[in-house]
Amino acid sequence: MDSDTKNTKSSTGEIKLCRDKELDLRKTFECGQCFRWNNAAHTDNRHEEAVSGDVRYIGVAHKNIIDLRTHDGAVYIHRIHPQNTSHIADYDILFNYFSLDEDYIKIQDNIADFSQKNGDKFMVDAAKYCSGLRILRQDPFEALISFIISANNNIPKIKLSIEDMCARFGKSLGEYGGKAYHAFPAPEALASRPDEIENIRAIGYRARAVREAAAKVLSGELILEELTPKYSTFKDSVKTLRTLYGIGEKVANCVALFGLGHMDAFPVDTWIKKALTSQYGIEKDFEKFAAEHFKVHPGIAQQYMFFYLREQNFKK
DNA sequence: GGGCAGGTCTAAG
DNA sequence: CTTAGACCTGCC
Repeated sequence: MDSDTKNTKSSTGEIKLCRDKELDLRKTFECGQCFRWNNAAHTDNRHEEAVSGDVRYIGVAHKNIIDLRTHDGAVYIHRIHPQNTSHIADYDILFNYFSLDEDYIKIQDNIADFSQKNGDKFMVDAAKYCSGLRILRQDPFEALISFIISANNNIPKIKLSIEDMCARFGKSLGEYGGKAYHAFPAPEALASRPDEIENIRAIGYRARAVREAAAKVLSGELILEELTPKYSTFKDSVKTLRTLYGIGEKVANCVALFGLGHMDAFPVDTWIKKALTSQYGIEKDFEKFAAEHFKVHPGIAQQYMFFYLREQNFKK
C-alpha cells in the first residue's frame, strides 16, 4: 500500500488522484452531465478489468487529453497529453475539476439521512446507489454550448454533434492511442465561422442557438464569469441565460449547475418530471418542490435521481 | 418507415 | 399565464 499523501507519483508515472470511494468515474461520467469522456477498457486486459471492476476513461478537459484509470482502490491520472504546460499542476487541475475539496461522502450521507427522516425511501436508495458520483466543475462556455445542443436530443447524438464541432472548430491536441483529439472550441472560433456551424453533424435547428451564444460571449454581451455564484444568484443567472435564443428553463439550469457552480440549480427534464410525479405526486412547480425538499443540495439530488432512474430502467 | 429523444419557440386561447 | 404543435436528425 503506498502512502496516503495526495500527490504520490508512482513508478509508472501515474499520479494518485484520490480513493475510488470518493470518485466513481463511471457514475460521474455516465450521469449525463458531460459529453466528452469515454470508457476505454484496456485492450490488453479487458477480462481482468471486468473482474476487478477497474475502469479507464479518456476525455478532454482544459485543453488536455486526460487518461484516468482505477486500480488498487484509487483513481490515478495515468497520463495527460500533450504535456501540460500550464503553471497549474495536473493534480490541481483535476482536483478542481472533480471538486475534490467537497466532501461528497458527507453530502451523500446527509441527503440519505434527511431523506430517511422524511420517509423518502426513493431518495435514500438513489443516494446510496450513487456513491462516488460527483458534479464536475466544467468550463462555463463548454457547458453553455453543450447543453444548448442537448435540447430535445439524446446522448449519443449530442456526443456526435459535440465531437464533430470540436474537430471542426477546436484546437488540435494531437493523437493519443491512435486517435485525434481536439479541445472544445473557443468562442472566437465558433463566432468567426458562423456558416460552418450549420454543417456540424446532427446539429439541426440548434445551429442558430449555438451561433448566437458564441457571438454574445465573444462580443462581451454575455460574460459567463459574472453569472457564477461569486457575482450572481442562481435565479439571476438563469434569468440572464434564458434571454438567449434556444435556452429555456431546463438548459439554463444545466448550464448553471454544471458550468457555473450553482448547486441550487435543479434541471427538470422528462425523467425528473416522471420521477417527481410518481414518487412524490408533484405535477407542477418542480423546482420549488426541490428547493424545499432537498434543502441545500437540489443539484446533487437531481443527479442522484436522474442516474438512479436511468440505471434502473436499463436493467429492465 | 413511423416514432422517439435528457426542450424551446411560437401562435393561440 | 397556460397549452398544443412543429421542429433537425440519427437510430431502432
